Amino acid sequence: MSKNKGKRPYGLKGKEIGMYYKKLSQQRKQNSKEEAKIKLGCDVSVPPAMLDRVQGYVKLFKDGVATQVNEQRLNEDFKTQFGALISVDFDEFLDEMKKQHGNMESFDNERLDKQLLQKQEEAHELNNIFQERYRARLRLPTMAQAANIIDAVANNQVVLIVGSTGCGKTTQVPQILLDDAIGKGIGSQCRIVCTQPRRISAITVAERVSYERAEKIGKSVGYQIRLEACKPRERASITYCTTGVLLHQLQSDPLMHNTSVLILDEIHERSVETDLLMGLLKLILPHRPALKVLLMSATVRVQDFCDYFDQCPMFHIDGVMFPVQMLYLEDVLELTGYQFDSKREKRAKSAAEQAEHRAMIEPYIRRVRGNFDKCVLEQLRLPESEGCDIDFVSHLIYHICSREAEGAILVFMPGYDKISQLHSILEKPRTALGQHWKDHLQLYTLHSMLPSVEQQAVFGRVPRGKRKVIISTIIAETSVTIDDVVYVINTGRTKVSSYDTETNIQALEEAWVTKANTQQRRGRAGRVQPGICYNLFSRAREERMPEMPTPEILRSKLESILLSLKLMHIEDPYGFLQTLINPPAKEAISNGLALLKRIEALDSAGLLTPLGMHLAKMPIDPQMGKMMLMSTLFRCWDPISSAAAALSYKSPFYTPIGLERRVDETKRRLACNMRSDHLCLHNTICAYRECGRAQRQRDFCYNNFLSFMTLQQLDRMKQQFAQLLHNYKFLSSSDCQHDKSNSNSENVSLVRAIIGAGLYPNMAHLHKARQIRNQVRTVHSMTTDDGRHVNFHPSSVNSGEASFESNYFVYYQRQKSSALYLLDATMVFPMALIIFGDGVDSGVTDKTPYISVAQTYYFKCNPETAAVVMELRDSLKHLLLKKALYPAPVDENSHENELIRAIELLLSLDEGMGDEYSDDIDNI
DNA sequence: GAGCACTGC
Repeated sequence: MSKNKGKRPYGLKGKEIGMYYKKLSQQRKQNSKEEAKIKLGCDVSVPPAMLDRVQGYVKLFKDGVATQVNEQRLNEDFKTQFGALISVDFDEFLDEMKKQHGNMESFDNERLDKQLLQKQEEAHELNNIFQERYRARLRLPTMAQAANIIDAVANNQVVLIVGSTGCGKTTQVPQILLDDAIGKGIGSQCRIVCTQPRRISAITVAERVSYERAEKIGKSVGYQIRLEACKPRERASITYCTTGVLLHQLQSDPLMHNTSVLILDEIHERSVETDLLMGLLKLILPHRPALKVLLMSATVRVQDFCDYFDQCPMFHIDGVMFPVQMLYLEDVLELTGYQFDSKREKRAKSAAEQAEHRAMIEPYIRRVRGNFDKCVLEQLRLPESEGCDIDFVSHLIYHICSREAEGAILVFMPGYDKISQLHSILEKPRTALGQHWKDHLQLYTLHSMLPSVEQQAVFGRVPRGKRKVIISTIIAETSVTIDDVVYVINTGRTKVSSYDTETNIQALEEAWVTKANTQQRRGRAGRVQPGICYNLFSRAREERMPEMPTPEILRSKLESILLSLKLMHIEDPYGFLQTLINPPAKEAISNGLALLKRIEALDSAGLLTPLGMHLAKMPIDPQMGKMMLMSTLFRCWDPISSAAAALSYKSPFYTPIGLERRVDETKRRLACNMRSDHLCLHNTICAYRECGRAQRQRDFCYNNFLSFMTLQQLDRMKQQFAQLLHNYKFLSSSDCQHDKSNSNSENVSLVRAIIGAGLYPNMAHLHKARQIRNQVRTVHSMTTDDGRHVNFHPSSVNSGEASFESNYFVYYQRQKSSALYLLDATMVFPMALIIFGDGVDSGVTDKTPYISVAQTYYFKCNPETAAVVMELRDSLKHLLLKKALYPAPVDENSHENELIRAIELLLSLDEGMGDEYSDDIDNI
């Protein structure tokens, strides 16, 4: 035996040796965990005089509240108030809903029916504009199927319509059914709802259909999206709404009593919403025999839908599209004669990637050897020839410019980085060829973080002699449509998000697109005339591509969905989600349930708590809903609602290409050294608001890289939340800036703590922050509560900072890309985690008393402080339960407010104590 | 040192 293995006992053989070392390593891990437990953070003991005051407040609270109501009574109240609602099963719940809501079928209005019919006849006979537009409609392939569709809907509850782009299904199918009902003199019984995946499409389609009917929008056709509606008349109408709106409406009217026809459009996109709606429909349909459902899809795995709805009838409608020639990498190489520079530094492809490429391309080359030039095949052999080589793409653009007729070029790139690279090489070419074409190109970039999406320039014509080139992400595949595109360059690469349920890690990585993506991209070239689609991957690559992207529900966190299912009395989420077309993994469900239990939206048995009931009703994720509820009690509504709105919608900051650094500086300036992305967002909203008039607001946005439209939407969302919580009686006013809702809004340590209360248990601990000498980079050594190493994302205002008053953070999103990043973070003080966290415990280790949070963070803490804090936590729990049952703001002169005061006082100790907490931060 | 795309009575 060698010396270094001397520890191993003699006489072990084969497998036993492995087992021995495995056990040893487990023990070591266990020991190191215990060591970590013993390692104490800063001292959170409260000075005796202060502690006395805190205890005094808590006592006043307890005395006052105890005389009013005890916990047992609260629980009794809960049972009587909500118990009936909660204990019923799904069928009983539906029966109750049937009683509450009128029945669509029973609605009958003869006078209205006659009027509608008369108007319809008049339009067809007398209205020239209507007639002209009607004739144009008749040219759409969908109209040719009108009779068949009407017939199928009459005889079936569910009908599937499969149509490609340009067939007119979205605009015509609802009209066909509405006009049929009116024509039969039963118009008043008809109310059609058609869902769209995007807000913008709900509006534009509704506008288009109104135009076709020669009506103003809002008459027989309208739309409803969040915070924006132009509803049509109640009967004999078509409403285009987002899927999210319909889902939310189901909470109060699960049987859709006010709808006679439901159309789900674009179900092939497999969004969480349409997948969920289809699952819910299976439960609803038996209870609503007269409700008709039409599913509309592009030609992507449509048999799945047909099977899902018990072999429902399926219609295929051809699209109207100009022919688009499909070229693949081998064709493009031949066409351009392009040679990859073998001397150039190769893109770092892993050995595995190279092997995978070889296994794919060699058999293919043998197959097509006769059809291509040797040089082409040599290029095809290079792994770097496929995908988005910037020089190759630019060369292809020049090739199109010199050889092909006029027409815009749309280039699909994976993300910001590649868009930026291609843009810069076209703008500042390094070759003579590039120099030659530079002035003939009119460049546009499309990315959700670039302002061009909101500017209309990209849709306009370009001057004669110039060629429009749009460099875009996947956004131009469905969300942004540019009419004059004739040439599509499909690099075949895109970013895809994923969610690993086992490690609970969300990721964003570059990957190959799917066959469905390529078909959609191809269609973008054939909108105005015949076009060409240049695919920068081989036919062999395409054969290996999946049919379609992974359905979104398999890549999503489920807590929000689980909570709303509970509200709809679908008690067994495993059972229900199992019935979806693609059921999510059990771990994904259990992760979601575990989170809901930790934030006390569900009790240990998985039943809705009073708090959970409120959170389920709010149009926001549960953690942020809880954050807002807490902010009503602690009177810091405005900043918290800003943070919640921005986290739930999107950041208002643009990142124009080439101005990344200036955007970062602007953010840092607006963050005012608060070490918080969330407070930075609130500061931004405040500064925007203070500009007053619209023109000054626009200037402010322009100067600070902000989206005016996003800020307006955030403002509207804040108002919506305030209105909602005012209606529920948590806020005394629906005005976000009302004094009574904001007496603590300037109290930064309290606001931090409430952000912590909401985003908990997403917390991180910073061990070391080191500023590199040139002051540009900062290195952070940080872990999240699961022990994983994380970093602030470079776009976080914390990423460049080296000094923090506290080394604890809460975050909303953690995502793996080039590293594991916190996309947003707010510094919080330990006391906030101790007050608002879970699994708080006290004890003694190595003769030092401590208080701990979630068996993760341990702080030195004298027993006196620990005792008071534990008592305070009990009281807070009691207050929360009471408020969830009897929503009301905390009166500033009430016993309840004594507890708020106690917490304010405890949190105020952290303000400006700086160095107290840096004792375990290593600043170099 | 980095940002596919959507969405909520």
